[in-house]
Amino acid sequence: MSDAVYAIGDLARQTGTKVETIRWYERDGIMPAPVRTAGGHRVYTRPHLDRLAFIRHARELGFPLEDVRALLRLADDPERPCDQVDAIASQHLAAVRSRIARLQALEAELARMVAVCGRGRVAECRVIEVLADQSHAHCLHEGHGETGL
Amino acid sequence: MSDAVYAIGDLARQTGTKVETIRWYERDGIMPAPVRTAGGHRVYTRPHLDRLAFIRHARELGFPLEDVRALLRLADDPERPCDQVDAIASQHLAAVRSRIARLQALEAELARMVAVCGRGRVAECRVIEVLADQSHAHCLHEGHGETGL
DNA sequence: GATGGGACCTATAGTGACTATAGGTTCAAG
DNA sequence: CTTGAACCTATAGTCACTATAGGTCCCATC
Repeated sequence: MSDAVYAIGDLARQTGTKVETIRWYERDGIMPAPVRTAGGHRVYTRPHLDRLAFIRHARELGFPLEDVRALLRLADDPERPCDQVDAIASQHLAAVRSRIARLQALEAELARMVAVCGRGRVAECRVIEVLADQSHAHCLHEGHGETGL
Repeated sequence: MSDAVYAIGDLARQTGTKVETIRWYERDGIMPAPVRTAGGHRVYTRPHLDRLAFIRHARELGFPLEDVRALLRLADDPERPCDQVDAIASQHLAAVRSRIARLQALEAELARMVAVCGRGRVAECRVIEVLADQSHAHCLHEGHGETGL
């Protein structure tokens, strides 16, 4: 049971990842290239499954792949103090909190827009009006991109 | 004053957009191609400024460009009932709310991770443990991508 | 009228993290 | 031994830009 092997589809099912994504991770270098069958099919083992689960979970938590790579390097070196791991996670926590705050401001504005829309004709639609409003121009942005979550 | 003209840089400053982004909007088709000077410089007028402001504001609210295109089409036809405008905005509001909920779940997990990290070695670091934990795998995702904000 | 330099031009490639497609090969169940 | 699902590679597309290279234009000052 410790020598179980998996096809790429098994890994995909077990981790909720698309097969293409797993192959992409391999090209990217974040997943190691597994051995192949004579016919060229990838054959994975338990450590591959664990690593992929780690990656996917970190991605779900919003870590960019670069951070995931850093975490994996740290995890591969168990004697290192975890200050650095903690730093990455803390930094990310701060980013998540600021993102929540911005999304809530945005939610308020959207909700107000929708509430005020009189469901009449486009001519009087407040949603269009609010969006066209010059005075609102670039007052909401702060984080440089809307990448990450 | 109603016949004011703007260089691309003026438009950029007034709307908080990068010059490259404005040119990209033109290639994309969401901004109309303006007239040019003899030397090939773009010359914008007030309607361009208004349209760009509309686009930027909608983008800041997280509407994908496709939605912005739809909203612009609807805005151009003031006699039409605004149900569709309302539908787009409401749908977006719902997406934002679900995203906030997921981010809050994520915040809780990250906060717990950081709190538990005992500042020892990576071997005992719960951050790595939590991220490697199989049982958490793909229990958190719902929205297909983490694009948009 | 010359000059300097900032603003502008095009074209192309790169970003992140995948996703999709086309066209072929392999494997395992029946 | 056949069938067809799962696998393979390579390439292009997604979204919404951003960046770079290598040039051209405009206009304020001398």
